[in-house]
Amino acid sequence: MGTPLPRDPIADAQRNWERHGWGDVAAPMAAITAIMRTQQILLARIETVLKPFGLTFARYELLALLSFARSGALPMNKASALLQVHPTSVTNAVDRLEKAALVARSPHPTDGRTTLIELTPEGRTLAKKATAALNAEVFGNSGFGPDDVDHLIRVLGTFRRDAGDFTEE
Amino acid sequence: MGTPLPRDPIADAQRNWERHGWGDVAAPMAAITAIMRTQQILLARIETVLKPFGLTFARYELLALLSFARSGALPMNKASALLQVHPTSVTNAVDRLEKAALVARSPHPTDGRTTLIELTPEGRTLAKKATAALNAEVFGNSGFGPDDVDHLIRVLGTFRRDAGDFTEE
DNA sequence: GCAATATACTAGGACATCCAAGGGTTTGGA
DNA sequence: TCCAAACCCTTGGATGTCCTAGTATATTGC
Repeated sequence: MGTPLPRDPIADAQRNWERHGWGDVAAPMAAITAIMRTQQILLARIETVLKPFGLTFARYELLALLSFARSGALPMNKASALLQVHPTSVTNAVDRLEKAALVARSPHPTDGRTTLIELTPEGRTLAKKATAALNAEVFGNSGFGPDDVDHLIRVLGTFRRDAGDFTEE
Repeated sequence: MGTPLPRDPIADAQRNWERHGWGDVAAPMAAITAIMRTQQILLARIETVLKPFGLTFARYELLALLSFARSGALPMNKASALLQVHPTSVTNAVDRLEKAALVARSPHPTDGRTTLIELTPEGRTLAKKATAALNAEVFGNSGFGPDDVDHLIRVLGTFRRDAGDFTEE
């Protein structure tokens, strides 16, 4: 989107909230808005790195997930649950990955309702390359210090647990 | 997305990263993934609250921005810059808000290229109601403690500044 | 054993975001 | 003065996400 602004728009919003008598929720509003914007920035960086591989983040996440499965295959519903996205989003991603010959659909051996997503050799190779690129260019240069990283993992982990993402830990 | 998982999928991913020799970037990867997922959860909460008002978050943000402008009007390119989204996204939002009679387009008095977005009385009323609902149901119950909120604002603020969102502060 | 319920995937539609390209307006340098 | 470059907005296309059905297969309960 363009040139840097002279002032932080989220800090401005927080001041506006306070000015209108919503001081008690101005700070959480600012924190939440900052999370939204940070996500947008990070996603843009990731997509930029993945583009040369012909991948989007959604497709990469699926490839990476499969690459960690023992057999290199997962039922669609498992993938949907682990990636925490709607089943139709997985269908969409698999459609495109399959068209690119990076994954293949195969019927579940015992449950006729279930479809397995299987990594092809090309898919596995690409996942490895893409992961190396992301590690080098995004995760290795996140812009967060080690203490901030630990704090984010802890605070957001608690938040996600309280939100019902998972139970353990 | 259904039932809670028995284990934190992001913590699992972090372990997988470490197991594959990427221990040096496993933590930032987990932090970034957690930000993505947290954004997803927060967005879903916000959209749920806004739905009864016939608003989406993108449209609400534009209404709120206009409601804080002195004159209740802003050029489209200003809105695009302040909301930090692509100009076409603003066009899209204005199209729908205009159809709902919440904003109106008007020509800029001196610059023929520019279009002003103006809040209608109904738009201003709805923005007020929607803000009250969000404050009560989302920002007032964010799930983040006061210390965490302050920390998030500070850490993500630095991140956004370093990413080129703004210069001051 | 069979009907009712639950589960798994997919098709179609609504929205949002971005990019690329096009048409109109302004600005600025030759 | 005047034309090229810069700027503003919109259209069209690609992706992704979700929701609501609809179809097929499993499981459950009577």
